[in-house]
Amino acid sequence: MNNYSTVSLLNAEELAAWRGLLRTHAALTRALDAELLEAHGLPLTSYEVLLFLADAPEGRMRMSELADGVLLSRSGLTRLVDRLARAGLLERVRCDEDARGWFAVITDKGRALFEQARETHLSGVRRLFLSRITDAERECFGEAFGRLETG
Amino acid sequence: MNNYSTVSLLNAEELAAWRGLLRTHAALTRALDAELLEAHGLPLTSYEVLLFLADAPEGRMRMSELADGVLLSRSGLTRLVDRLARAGLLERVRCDEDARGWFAVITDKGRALFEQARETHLSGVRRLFLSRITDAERECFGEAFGRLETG
DNA sequence: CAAGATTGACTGCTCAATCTTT
DNA sequence: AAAGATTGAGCAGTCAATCTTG
Repeated sequence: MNNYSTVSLLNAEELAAWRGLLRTHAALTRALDAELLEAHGLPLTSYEVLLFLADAPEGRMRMSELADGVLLSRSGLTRLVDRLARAGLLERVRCDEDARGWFAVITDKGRALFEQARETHLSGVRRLFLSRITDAERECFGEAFGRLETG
Repeated sequence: MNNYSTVSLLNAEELAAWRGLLRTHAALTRALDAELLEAHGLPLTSYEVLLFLADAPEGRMRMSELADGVLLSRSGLTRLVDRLARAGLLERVRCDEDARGWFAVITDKGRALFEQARETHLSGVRRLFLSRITDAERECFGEAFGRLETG
């Protein structure tokens, strides 16, 4: 290793894995976001919120749970929920057991839009991602990411 | 497949691979960005610009090449380069062959900061990512991402 | 005082329009 | 007219401060 830096740099394989993760994520989320916006006027982050709510019992979740789920700060989620409520896709409902808390609850309109958007999105995920990796790679991803995403 | 949707949903393995990619990317970039900001006052995207310039011949690149490299829009890069120039980490230099174009050129100050930041960043990438995947997974990532990031 | 949620001030990015040079 | 780069307007997110309830 004939260089003067005090840290050893990444080798080609390490670099391919790390920068590949960055570039792949950027390319996929950009393409999927554009697709969803084009077809349904719904940005990817809004889709994610509707996805969590649609899958949750009674179509509702607490604001902070939802923030954790969609990987947003509390305040970021507050503003996103504002926009979705203004669009009539969800409603805020006070929490009975704890008057400090609120639920975000998906509306019928929100569910209807989500059902349509889901077709676009899943077909995009299959076309751009799942169909382009092997069975072994899919397994490898699931296991490695499951370990990496925590901590 | 006894459900009423017109698209079949993702199975557990597909979901683990896809959502795992999203969550892992978010967790890693957040942690690395915070680390770099804390240690050197340098956000991750600024670091990426300095990285490309430091590795480029004569420490310089055209604005549009650089934008492609760091995965930013042209205008986004213009503004980022504004900030880095204001901080004295790089300079804009007119392009002789094509008077429409500009180079971003890393300064000595930029190089010095980058050398320090690189130690922090590489050790973070190793600690949070590379050291937590197996040799086989690293190979798998390199190959799969190389295929996915294009197109 | 701590926890859930929102607000204010700000940063960083995008798209569309524009300016300059080829 | 097309390409390189910047500017204007606006959106979406963050952190720190605040309000309300436990």
